Amino acid sequence: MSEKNKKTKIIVIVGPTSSGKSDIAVALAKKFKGEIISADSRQVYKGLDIGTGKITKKEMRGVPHHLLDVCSPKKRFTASDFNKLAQKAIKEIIARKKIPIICGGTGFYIDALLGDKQIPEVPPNPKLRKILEKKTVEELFKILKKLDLVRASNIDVKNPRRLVRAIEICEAIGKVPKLQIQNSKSEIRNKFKIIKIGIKISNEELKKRINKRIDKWFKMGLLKEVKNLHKNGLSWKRMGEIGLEYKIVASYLQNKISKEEMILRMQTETYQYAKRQMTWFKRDKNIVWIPPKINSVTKETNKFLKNE
RNA sequence: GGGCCUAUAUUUCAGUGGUAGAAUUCUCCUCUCCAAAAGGAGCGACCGGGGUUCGAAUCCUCGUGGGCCCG
Repeated sequence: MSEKNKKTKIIVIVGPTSSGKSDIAVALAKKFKGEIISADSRQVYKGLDIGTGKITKKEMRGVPHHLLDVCSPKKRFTASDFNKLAQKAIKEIIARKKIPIICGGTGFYIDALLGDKQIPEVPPNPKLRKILEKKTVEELFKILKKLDLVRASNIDVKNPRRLVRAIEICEAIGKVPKLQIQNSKSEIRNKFKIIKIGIKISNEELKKRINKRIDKWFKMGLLKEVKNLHKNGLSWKRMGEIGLEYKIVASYLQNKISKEEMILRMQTETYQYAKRQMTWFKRDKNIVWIPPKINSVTKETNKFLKNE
């Protein structure tokens, strides 16, 4: 194969929370001259550091990281935002003749970027959502049926969020020129060769790691972080939307739950989250599952990079 | 030592003399711009002995565990 036809390569590291993805990604970046694109729906927010398990400057060991701290937690970041910024980052990294390493636990974001499914370029419509959110799933389904029979036939009938979104898309397509609805996803897939490595870890081991990590977070000052965020104007309500650690710590700081309950809930809910992540990843048959050992992952990556 | 209350799912609690119900945990699953989100499915229990009864998890009694009051 000629030099010209060689596809650019991208490495993807996925796995549940606390599986040790970040360290492995840094090690790979060091060894193979890469830069890391984080695929984490909450690490994109500035100031959410300890509770999202965000990598520290020191842990980065000089490897550039992208898609961290790109949005204020007061605003809402979407999968589409991720898609755009990540595509841009990939291009820049390649221009620097380095390998993009996508690493993160938000499978939905990774699929939005590299997966088969196209995410329509229709921005959220808060006004419409507000109206629709008051309706029952039956009512929503009726509306969707009138607008788009095809989508109505394959949608999850009992999921209000999906229904609202589907209606939102129908409403918008009426107004937006068709051209804007297409995106350049397929282009990415044709252009690049991708390896997806999943960090494989037993449930018992995962539980242990999660609990250990939560302990560490409190020692690092998670309570202080949340207090500061609130002092700087991040509402308890928004904290609840952002997710577990922040939701739970916020409850504690408002004296709604005890300290013991806070820790217990954090452990349980983080573990549940990890399970949900795995449910998502399991569907992707292209993922190669490897234990969390740097040597094993390096070996597999090396094989991938040498091919072709 | 005397008296009272209580015992149902991992947990917290409903409940009825006639096939035991919820929330939660756990397991599995779905996913087209909130994704640590939103949703679906499944597993799972009447403390033990005796009695009353056609039939007891339910009523009575003893035991055991738990809680409380008086001394």
